[in-house]
Amino acid sequence: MPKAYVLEMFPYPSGRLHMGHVRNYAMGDVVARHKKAKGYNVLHPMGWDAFGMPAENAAMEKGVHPGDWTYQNIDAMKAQFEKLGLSLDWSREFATCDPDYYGEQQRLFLKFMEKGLVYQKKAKVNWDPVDNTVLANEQVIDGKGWRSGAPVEQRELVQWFFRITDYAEDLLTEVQKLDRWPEKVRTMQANWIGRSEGLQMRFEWEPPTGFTSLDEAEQAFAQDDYDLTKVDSCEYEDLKDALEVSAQGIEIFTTRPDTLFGASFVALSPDHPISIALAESTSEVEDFRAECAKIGTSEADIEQAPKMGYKTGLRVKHPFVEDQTLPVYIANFVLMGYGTGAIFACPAHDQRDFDFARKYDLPILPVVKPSDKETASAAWVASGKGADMDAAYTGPGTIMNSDFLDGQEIAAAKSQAIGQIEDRALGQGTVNYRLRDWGVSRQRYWGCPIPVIHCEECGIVPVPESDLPVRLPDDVSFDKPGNPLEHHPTWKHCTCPNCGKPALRETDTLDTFNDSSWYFARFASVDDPAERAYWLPVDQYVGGVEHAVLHLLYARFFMRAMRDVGEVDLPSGEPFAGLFTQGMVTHETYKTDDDRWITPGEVETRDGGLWEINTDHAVSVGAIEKMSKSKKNVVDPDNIIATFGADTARWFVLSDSPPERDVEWTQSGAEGAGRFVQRVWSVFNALSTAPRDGQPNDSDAATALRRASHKAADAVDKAIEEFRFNSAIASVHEWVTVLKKAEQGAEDILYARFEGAFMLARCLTPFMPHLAEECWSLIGGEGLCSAAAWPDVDQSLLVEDSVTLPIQVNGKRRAEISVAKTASKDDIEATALAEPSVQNFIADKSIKKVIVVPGRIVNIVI
RNA sequence: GCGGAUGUGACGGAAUUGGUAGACGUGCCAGAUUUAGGUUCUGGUGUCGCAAGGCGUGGAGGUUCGAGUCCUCUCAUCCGCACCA
Repeated sequence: MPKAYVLEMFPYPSGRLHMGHVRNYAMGDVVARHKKAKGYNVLHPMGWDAFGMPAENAAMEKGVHPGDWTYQNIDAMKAQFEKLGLSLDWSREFATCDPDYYGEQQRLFLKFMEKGLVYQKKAKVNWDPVDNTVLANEQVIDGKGWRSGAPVEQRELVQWFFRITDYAEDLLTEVQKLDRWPEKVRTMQANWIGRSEGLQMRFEWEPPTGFTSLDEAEQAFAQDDYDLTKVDSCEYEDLKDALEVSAQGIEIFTTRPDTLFGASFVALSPDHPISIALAESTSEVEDFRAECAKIGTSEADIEQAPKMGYKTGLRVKHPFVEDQTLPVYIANFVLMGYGTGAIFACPAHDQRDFDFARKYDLPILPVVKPSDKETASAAWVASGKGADMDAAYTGPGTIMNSDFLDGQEIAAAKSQAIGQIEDRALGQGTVNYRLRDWGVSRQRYWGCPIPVIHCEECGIVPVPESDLPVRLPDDVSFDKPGNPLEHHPTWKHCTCPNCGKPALRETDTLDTFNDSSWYFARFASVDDPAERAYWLPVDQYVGGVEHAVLHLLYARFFMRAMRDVGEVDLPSGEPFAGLFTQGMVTHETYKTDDDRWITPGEVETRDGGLWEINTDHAVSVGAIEKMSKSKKNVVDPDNIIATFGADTARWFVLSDSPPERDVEWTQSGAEGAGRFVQRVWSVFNALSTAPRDGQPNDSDAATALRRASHKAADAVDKAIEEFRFNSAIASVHEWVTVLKKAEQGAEDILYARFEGAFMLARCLTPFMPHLAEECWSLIGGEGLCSAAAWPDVDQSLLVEDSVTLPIQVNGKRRAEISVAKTASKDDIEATALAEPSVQNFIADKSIKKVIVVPGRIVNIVI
């Protein structure tokens, strides 16, 4: 029996289910129930992503313990879950805040540490001033915290990191092979990893004016013995500062080594260590850095931000051209977070460099002759100076003005330039990634404690496995800002497992994205590697697209890391073979004439307009948006279930829109779904008292009904498999209409009606399990409908004996004919031509050609 | 700017490989049932036209006997990334 691991992203226990959950879990349930009916061994578990900030916020606001708050919410939500009739395996349930779970996570952390996948470093990190914690790069959206929405600040802190970049190449190549993932998500991950091939190289320092070599200058610095009258003091002081940071020169990364001959300056990020060193001794540099930081935080109009530069007194040597030196600028458009935080600029072939060069009047030397003749014939090529360029040229072409690279195509020139740099031992060809290591330290209480101990003697010591889990203390207070674990009087004090001396526990907890990075493996088995290997990977994962980068990237990393420390037998390292990202549930928004958002329940229709109930405030309908508390356009699943029933809610959220798109919740739509439930019931009700001993026969009416049922069951089957639930539902609607009409038919189709009804109940189970079960037992179905196998479709019934063919004349439909399935092309052609309405169109014109596609169409060309 | 999508009735959306555009649902219209409203049921509903017929899948071209579907250009909307060297 093949296995099918069906999983929906587990919820955060906020306390209430929302319609988005209903849609998400309804979809997963359709897949799980369908797979089960098709004979798969199905795993469909559920649990709780239970660590997180809201619990701490509740603790601060209401004085409840985060754990109590969380477990109460879990109870409340589980009750809601149970009403939905989902085929979940609750025997595997856990919450990530269970010590069993996070203890195991701590063990994994230590395994990763042993393997060298974890390290600690002092780094500039994203600090969320509202949540009072650090955020990973992925968790900063548009310069704001992903949860709090507060503008992120930069702080320098010692932090724990996971070496996700070790897997950058693998994460990138493998994501492209996940053919059951949405293209969009694959691209987003690929872009996030951001691979680029190029050259990392060093521009060596030019000695200050007055010295013939760097050695000589250095010696002078070292002995503090130099004659200020001999040198340009600014240059001299700058170089002295810079040498302390980097004696070798400036390391840059470029993807365009082919344009090295067009270099006109080198630029450092304002956050580059050399920039910082210069700022310490020169207030102008400090001012410039401050200026840049200002713009950096007002993120929105980075596009409009003008290029700004500060000219240092530093100069570096051109790697290829003897005696040519380049000035070094600090430039606001160079990011410390990418490459080495320093670039060489070729203004003729990079727009940013171009803008900068224009502003500061630096040389612009074109070195790529465009292959496009029109552009190439422009005046600037002739001038060879680029004085007439109005924009950088970044297209294809051949190299010029470049000594040994002249005449080559760009690609060839790149590799030759890299070769030359390598020969001169100035650098090497490298691959650079945008992805950076995952900072996992969080200064929060309600998370998984990082299981290490800081000892003055022994340094960082892992907590021995026998001491796991490192439990969170229960007696914590949230009355002051910052990390409650840090404030706790005793918790952090311990003895070093190594030397036995007093030591301190790490008080940072793990980013909660760790918790969701391996929970699916825990579902598969608590600790049996063989059972995990059997279930993994997840065959169908269903969840929101908002996790396209964060959760899905981390989980992919975690499986690789777990594989490499021998914790999971998953050669590919890919946790999710199939991914489906569902759309949101939206609703109209309502605003009163005095500018308040109000809930759908507070709106009534009166005098042909919309009004707030029991007031005289007119209501206007706003945009259709994702249900949110702020816009008050929320529909509560509990109310819907009380009014319409769980089946109706499930049916409706799947019916109108394709699953990957947003669906708008409407009252009338929900009522329509409720009507349909009644309609289905009436079909079964009509059969409940009918005699069940109808004999099979092959009357036309019976055969037609059987065809309809088998075709519909087949269509539902295929639509579910292809995640086209809205189409499956449309097929069911048609099917029910046919069965309803058959109630008027003669007695001799009763057996076909029963056959259809049994098949229908079975096909309805994935969508409306309660209704299907009732209907099934109403007509005497054996056992549980949900335990029955998917109906066998009689393939012979899917093919019609005769087919209706449209007849086109010159490509326009003019008539229809009915012919036997087996009719020959000649017969079809003859029948078509004999059709009177066709004759009208042909009249006296001569027929040029007749195209007959059997089973499809006839086209007569005149 | 780069990347990914999406454009079809009043609305959500259907439409194997190019082969009857508008399935199904909502809304609307009409009729039946009902003491009324609601419910339920039946029929109708792309558009212009009395009709014959014409026109119609964001727009403009093209390929084809035949295009929502393929090609070229273009417009609009949404999403992601964004001074990525």
